[in-house]
Amino acid sequence: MYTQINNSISRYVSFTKEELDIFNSLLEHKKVPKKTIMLHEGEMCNFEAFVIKGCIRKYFIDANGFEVILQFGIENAWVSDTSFSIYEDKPSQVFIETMEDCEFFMFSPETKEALFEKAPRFERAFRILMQRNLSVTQHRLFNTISKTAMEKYVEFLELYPTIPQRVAQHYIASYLGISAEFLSKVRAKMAKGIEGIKI
Amino acid sequence: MYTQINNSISRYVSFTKEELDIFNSLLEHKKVPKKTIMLHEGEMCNFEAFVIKGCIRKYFIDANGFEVILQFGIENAWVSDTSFSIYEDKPSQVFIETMEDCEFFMFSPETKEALFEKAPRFERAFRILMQRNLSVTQHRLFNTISKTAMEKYVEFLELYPTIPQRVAQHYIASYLGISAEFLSKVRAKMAKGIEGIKI
DNA sequence: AAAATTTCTTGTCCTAGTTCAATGCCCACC
DNA sequence: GGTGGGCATTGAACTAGGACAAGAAATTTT
Repeated sequence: MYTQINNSISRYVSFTKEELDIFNSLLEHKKVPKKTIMLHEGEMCNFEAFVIKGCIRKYFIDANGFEVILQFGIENAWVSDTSFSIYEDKPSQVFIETMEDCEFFMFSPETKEALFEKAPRFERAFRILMQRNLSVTQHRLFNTISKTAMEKYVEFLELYPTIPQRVAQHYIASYLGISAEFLSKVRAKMAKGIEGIKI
Repeated sequence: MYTQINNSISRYVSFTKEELDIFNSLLEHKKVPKKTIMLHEGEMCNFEAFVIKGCIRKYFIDANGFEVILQFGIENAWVSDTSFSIYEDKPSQVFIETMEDCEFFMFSPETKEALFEKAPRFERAFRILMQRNLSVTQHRLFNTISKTAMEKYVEFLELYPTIPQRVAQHYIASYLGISAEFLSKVRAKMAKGIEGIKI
């Protein structure tokens, strides 16, 4: 039951049996059905979730009502809204929504505090997770600015090969920052390329 | 001398006099002249720098040789390459370069380790800095995807009003993910708007 | 202070990607 | 086992922004 999350948290910092016991004892196990909005815009995010099973998306809504997807979270992903409201005049417009029936381990901010209190080395593990997340986001910003739609889609398929089978295509378009119609055209072009002489 | 950096590190975690003394004793003060490349692509970044004075830029180079600017760092900013090379097959293509004569406080990875060893609560402060950085980057990704060039430029001016006076315009274009020529046209349009009836 | 280099502007032409339909598809659900 | 509502596809018309070029302005170097 706890092996997935314990592997995840131990990836860059190794913990003793005792530390992991404390960690596990503080986790709250939760099931959430498909299509549940777990965080609405303007709300404070009062959880940090580890996905045991299922698939969620985290997204902004822009001025024209369009979704911009920040993250797909599948098995073994950490999901939370970590944003500082400083950078938005309005309260954070982040939504978190399940796309399949999901199972999570969750922390409230308070239990996370309690964890750091009892076993301070977890602070480090979470710092490193954050850093990794930042690294991925920077890389994605770079891609968004400098690559064509097709290049972005190809890289997406490489990085997240299982996601296209699980979520509707227009969500992937939204993640890539292109229109759903154009993604469809990109795919058509790629399929045609494969029929011809393949390089 | 230490007040700037001590204020910065104490912003979200308050430290005792003793902790700050340890912190300050580990800092290395350094001057770096204008136009120095402090980190080349493919190198491991062996510093974490706090800008006391001056201005730097951190950037990627894309497949066509164009710069994509990730960060302008001015007074009181933290600059480092935090990326996990995991997400790039090639070694990280991040450059860090001074744009003015600069003064820094620096940590090597080892002294940062030593700091966490001696005063573990700094781990938390750095986690929060990282979180803030992530929040800013996510917001920027959102802007890059969902806003027009003019909207992005207007927000940039609001968030970083002093930077346009310090760096060449084409760097700002690169930060915003638009061409230098187009930024020039956006500015021309805005100036014309101001001459007319202002709203 | 002249020369050299970099930066900024402006115009023209071009294209990657958007918007708006229209059509068909694939399910989930009574 | 229909049927209704999201999905994907395709096409046509459009546009925000890019690429290129050439001149003007500013800044740096000598």
